[in-house]
Amino acid sequence: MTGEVWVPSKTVGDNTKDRILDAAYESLVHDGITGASARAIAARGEFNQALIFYHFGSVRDLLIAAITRSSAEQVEHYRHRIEGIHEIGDLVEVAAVLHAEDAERGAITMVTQLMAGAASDPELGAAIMAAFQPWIDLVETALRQVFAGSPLEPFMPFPDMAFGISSLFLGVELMTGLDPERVDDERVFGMMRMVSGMIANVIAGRGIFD
Amino acid sequence: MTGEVWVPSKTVGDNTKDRILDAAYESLVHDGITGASARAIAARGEFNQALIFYHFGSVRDLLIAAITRSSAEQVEHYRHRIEGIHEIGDLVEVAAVLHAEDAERGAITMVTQLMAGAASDPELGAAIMAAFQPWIDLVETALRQVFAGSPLEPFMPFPDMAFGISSLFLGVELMTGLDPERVDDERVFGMMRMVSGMIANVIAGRGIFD
DNA sequence: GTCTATACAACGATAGAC
DNA sequence: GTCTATCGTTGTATAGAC
Repeated sequence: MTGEVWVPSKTVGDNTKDRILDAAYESLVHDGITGASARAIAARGEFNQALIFYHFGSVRDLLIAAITRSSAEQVEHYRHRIEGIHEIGDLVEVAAVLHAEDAERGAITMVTQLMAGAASDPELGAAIMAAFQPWIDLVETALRQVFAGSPLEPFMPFPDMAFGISSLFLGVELMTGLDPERVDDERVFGMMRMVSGMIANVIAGRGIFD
Repeated sequence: MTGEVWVPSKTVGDNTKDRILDAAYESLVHDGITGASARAIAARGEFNQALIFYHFGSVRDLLIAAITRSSAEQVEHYRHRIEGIHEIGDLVEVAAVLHAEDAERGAITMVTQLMAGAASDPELGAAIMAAFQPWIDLVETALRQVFAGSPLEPFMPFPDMAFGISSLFLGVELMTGLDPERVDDERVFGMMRMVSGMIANVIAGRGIFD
């Protein structure tokens, strides 16, 4: 793992399909699900509107393709980041960085937008859930690394914890997107640091407040 | 507090404005933010489409009015429910009931839909956040009740915890709405029961696993 | 593979009769 | 306060030239 900041694929994609996918991503983040129309996406990517239908068939299918690619990239990136992490405190810091990067890039914002769009479209919902599952799995992997060898390990419901933590992230991202002026992310992560400190104590066999 | 199931106001609203608000609510839950158009709302409430603009000026203002009313009702309802609760375990059960009722009624689903729609509309976002704030405050009140008198009380960051728990709920609701077949709510609440059991031990001054 | 032009549906919103 | 009728805009999607 290097200290380099990850750069989204928009800077490396140069063929048309990638340009369309990048524009769809940008439109979802900035215009929201209600504004991510074929015209808006095309305007953002500065290409012809008809290309969307030629390459992806429909706007809906384009959005599904965009989240699938984006999610896979994101998971792969963070899979490398959590390698070698065995302290829960370090994991929280990675999560804080993830959140900060996302706030800038809007990765989970994109997911929440599509999730909202999926309310009236079960098929889209299933597609998004499929794209999101690897991310939940990644959280589970990270948790198992952190609790490995501790006396708590046999009692931890790792899959449920991973689901819960992923849900928490979604919720925080949603709140942050709602009113960035009002929501102070540091409060959430400050709390998580406090909790992780307690858990670290328990993992180490110490008293919870030691 | 009675054991009766709360009934949404749609059954008591009989004047036109209430009928429109009810229909807007229904449309947001079932059609989603992308499908909650003036025509769709009017079709659901079986009234004329033009009435929306006569009574509320625009679809956007109608949606804001709908969430404001719905949120106020909901918070008032649960304010009564948490009265007299001082055990964290009981609080988790209320939360589980809240979630179950919401899954049926779609109350937070409506909120998440509007939140997503607000991504491209900061003014709408602020309005929704304002409607949501009392809910966060309610969670904080409940937490303070539960931790009152315990040795942990002085160290708990109640506002942050309330924000975090509210975010978690949002996230879980979002996930559940995404793919109800796949997401088992009981897993989340099972985990929360486990955690609350540990916290209850600490509150009582016992060891965390006693 | 990319463009212009366009068909057609649904949208928000308004005018004006009742 | 509620209705019908309608305007102008925006949406998805396609046809056909290049």
